[in-house]
Amino acid sequence: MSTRDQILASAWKLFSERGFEDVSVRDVTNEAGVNLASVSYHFGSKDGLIQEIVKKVLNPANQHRVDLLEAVVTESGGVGNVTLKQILESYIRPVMFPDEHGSNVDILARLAARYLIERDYDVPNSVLALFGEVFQKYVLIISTKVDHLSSEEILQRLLFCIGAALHYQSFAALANKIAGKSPVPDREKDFRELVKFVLSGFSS
Amino acid sequence: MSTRDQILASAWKLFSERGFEDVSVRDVTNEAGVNLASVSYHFGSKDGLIQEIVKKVLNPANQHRVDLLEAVVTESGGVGNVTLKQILESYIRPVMFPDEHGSNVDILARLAARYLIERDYDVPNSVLALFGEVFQKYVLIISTKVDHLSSEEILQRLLFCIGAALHYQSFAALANKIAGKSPVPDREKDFRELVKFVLSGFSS
DNA sequence: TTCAGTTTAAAATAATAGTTTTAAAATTCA
DNA sequence: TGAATTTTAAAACTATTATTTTAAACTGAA
Repeated sequence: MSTRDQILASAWKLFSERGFEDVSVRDVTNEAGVNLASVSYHFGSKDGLIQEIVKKVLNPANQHRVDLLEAVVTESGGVGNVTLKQILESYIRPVMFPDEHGSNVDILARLAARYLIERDYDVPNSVLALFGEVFQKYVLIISTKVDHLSSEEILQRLLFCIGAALHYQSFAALANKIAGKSPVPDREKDFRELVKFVLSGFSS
Repeated sequence: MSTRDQILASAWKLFSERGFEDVSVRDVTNEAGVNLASVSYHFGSKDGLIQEIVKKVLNPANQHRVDLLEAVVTESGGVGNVTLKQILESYIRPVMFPDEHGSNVDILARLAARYLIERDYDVPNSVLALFGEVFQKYVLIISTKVDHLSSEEILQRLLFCIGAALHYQSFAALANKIAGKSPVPDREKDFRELVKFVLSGFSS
């Protein structure tokens, strides 16, 4: 593997485990077994490296959505036959099962956190563009399934969905501990419950 | 105002604006007009100061919930007459209108982000305890309104609600920009929409 | 007033961070 | 092969951080 790819792989691993700010460039290069200066050389700066990781995390996630949606459209025999439930499943699933596109929940949560902390940080243009396409695609197809919601309201509810998914996955363990519950973790069940929950939110 | 209170006020302000990690102890003491060492003296460390702020943010928020819930119970003439909608409103409102208990959305979002980034950071015991009481109280009262959900499922859905609220408030501006929409911000409307959304999620 | 306890001040400490520099090594291509 | 380019290595640089130290100032009670 090239030095550049070694750095990316190690950065991905460490950023997933400990977040972007708590991992130093030295940590990354030690893990990768390469020289400290190679990060500056290949990515310009630590932030350049992070942006590269951001691309590699978010673009496959959004592509996963598009692929899943296309799949159910094809299976169902056209947009007209797809159910709202199938649409929402394709939208949410990449966030709850990021391993299906080579990612993980931790780094997704940390990316969201990064934006919460530093709201004007630079999101790579390719990421913004793909998000834009995905938003448009989903707002459009959902609007053919519900006639009582404006496109703004649909977008709003899509944000509700992802917020619920991310927050739940990050806080479920803590909340259950605090509340004295200890349910056996079951992501497929959580996914079904979340879809059921948001589905009625869109339908009503 | 005492030095200690000056520090707390300045820390609150700066942490709200820029987050916990991006504000140095020097920033806080400069803003407060006090000496650098006084943070160590009064709070032991920067982390001690942060924990003090965490208490002052989260405990009033949870107390706000309890107060609102008690108010609607009293108004309605007893627990039996309260609607699920009123219960959920009292649960969500302190997160969407934190100014009503002297807080703000920014610092709430940054606290959530802090947990996302560093999952084993120390949450003060008083905060955990109050969260526990609140969870129990809401799970209990909601279980009298819906009979098809276990207490674990109710807790799960409560997390969905807060995730939706926090995520939406933090990402709405960016998402609308990306999607090419520009709705006029209206928090009361957002609140009504969110309540409507989650209400059907609980009811179905 | 005096004195013990508390608080503040200024400076130093120690550690870590991202980045840059300079030269050596490796690679590529004519 | 040989020159040009790309990549890597080691070290230094610059800046910032939280924390500690030591002494001075303040406060309130005997």
